Amino acid sequence: MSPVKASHTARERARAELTREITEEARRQLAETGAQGLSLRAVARELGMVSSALYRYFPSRDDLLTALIIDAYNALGAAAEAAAGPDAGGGPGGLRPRVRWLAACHAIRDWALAHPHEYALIYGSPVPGYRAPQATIGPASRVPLAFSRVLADAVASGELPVPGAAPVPGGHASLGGALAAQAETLAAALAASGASAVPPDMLVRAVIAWTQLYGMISFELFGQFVGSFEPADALFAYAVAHLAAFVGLH
Amino acid sequence: MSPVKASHTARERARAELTREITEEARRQLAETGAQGLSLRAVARELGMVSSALYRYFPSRDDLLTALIIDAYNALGAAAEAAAGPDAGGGPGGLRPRVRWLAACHAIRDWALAHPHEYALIYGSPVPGYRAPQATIGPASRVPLAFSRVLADAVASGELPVPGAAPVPGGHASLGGALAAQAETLAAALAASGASAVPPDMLVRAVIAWTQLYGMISFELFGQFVGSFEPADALFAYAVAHLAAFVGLH
DNA sequence: TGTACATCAGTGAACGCGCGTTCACTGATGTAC
DNA sequence: TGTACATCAGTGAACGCGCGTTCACTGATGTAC
Repeated sequence: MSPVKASHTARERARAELTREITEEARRQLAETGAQGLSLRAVARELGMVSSALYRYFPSRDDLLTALIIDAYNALGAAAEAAAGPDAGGGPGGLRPRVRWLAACHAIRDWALAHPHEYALIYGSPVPGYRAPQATIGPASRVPLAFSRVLADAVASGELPVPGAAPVPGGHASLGGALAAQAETLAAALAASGASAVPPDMLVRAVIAWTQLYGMISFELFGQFVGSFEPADALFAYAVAHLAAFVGLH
Repeated sequence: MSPVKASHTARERARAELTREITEEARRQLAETGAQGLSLRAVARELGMVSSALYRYFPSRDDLLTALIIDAYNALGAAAEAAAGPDAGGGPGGLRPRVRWLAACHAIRDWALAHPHEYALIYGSPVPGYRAPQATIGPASRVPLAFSRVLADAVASGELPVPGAAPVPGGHASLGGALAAQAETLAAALAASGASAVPPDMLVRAVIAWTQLYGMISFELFGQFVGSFEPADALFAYAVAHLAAFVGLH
């Protein structure tokens, strides 16, 4: 009834502020120790409060973890979107899709290298006993959506030859039945959610490219390149140029 | 001085047997709870002994983890080698390199799906505070070596056109300076360790293919395909066929 | 503007848990003469 | 073949740790009249 001005009382501002400080401190500890090193008691200690006080802000440790996961997805998503912009795309003066694609790939790697533990939190081995809630789905799809927007723009502007662009050498030119069905379901879901159209076989290639990107970054972060391709800048650039060609961007 | 027959006293047999039982039980728990759920006390409990007794067999929890890691690398390596055989390769009657390559990729995925936690142990996000000792390096290189053997055989038998096989579209035909240097160092190291010769640019492609393989498997295992490409069999087969072409195997 | 009541933030103590690791010990297995 | 000694496996108790979470409480902030 009475018009309550949201977040304007001292209490509400203090609450918002402390919530922010808690997640910030938690993120700091995450960056140092990794997900399983994250402890409510340690966060509280660092903030100069008693551990039970945190329960006024997060009902459990898992909820704090969820907040961190969502923040990480959003941060990475924002980085990818900024690099893959302009959102208007293909219009005159806009960046070419291939350039946007490459920029997004590099932005993702850069973010991952700068925030290795946050990257591991969202893309590494699942934390046992933790189940990601629905709320993570939206933020998690920002990166894939950014990529699909680039492709859709390329299709719309005619830069991308539509179907079966680069036939698979070795006589595997078309998708198998099961794969085609999955790809069409995904394409339909994308279209239904308002994204511009990307042909199914291009979508399959994009997904494969996305796993490749993820594989390279994870290999680098998780130390599998130690002693050979480290730093991996050159290898990454080379691979990513290939990927762009693979999805049809020239 | 006196000729001691190794492992023939009752004590020695009992010791070997119990060591085996400990790692087996540890592996069982790893499969259920993941690496950080692995507890010396729980292993001892399950084996009906007191926790301190384990210290007769493994000086610390980390050493038990190391044993599991080495076992996992060896199991995966053996699976890859069996699929990538025959070791003699390219001779008349031998399997074509492309077939061996594909078989190795599928064998690795199959093993990973059958042993997800062991896969995560060796390729997932690093366990914080654990540093892999030197002893893991040998077992860890079995898979890459199996792949490089297939390629070397293909080169030797003339099936693989030697340099710059498939130029990168978009005008990135040759490796950059830094990348070329890294690749040559690796190729030299391989040659020095007795492996047959694989040209550097082919090696780069093989490494990229290996990261792609790893990315796809990890995405599948870590649940990133949930709701879209699951099961991922068709996607995997499609991607792997591409990879074979990418490294030059037709 | 002032007072009475409701809401909420933060405290401090406690519960119950499981962990890795150490240590002095007992009793069995192995070895040398 | 038998005896004396050394080696080793397994026990049981204990140390010290840190964790997530609950709960009754005090005191401050906000709201309604």
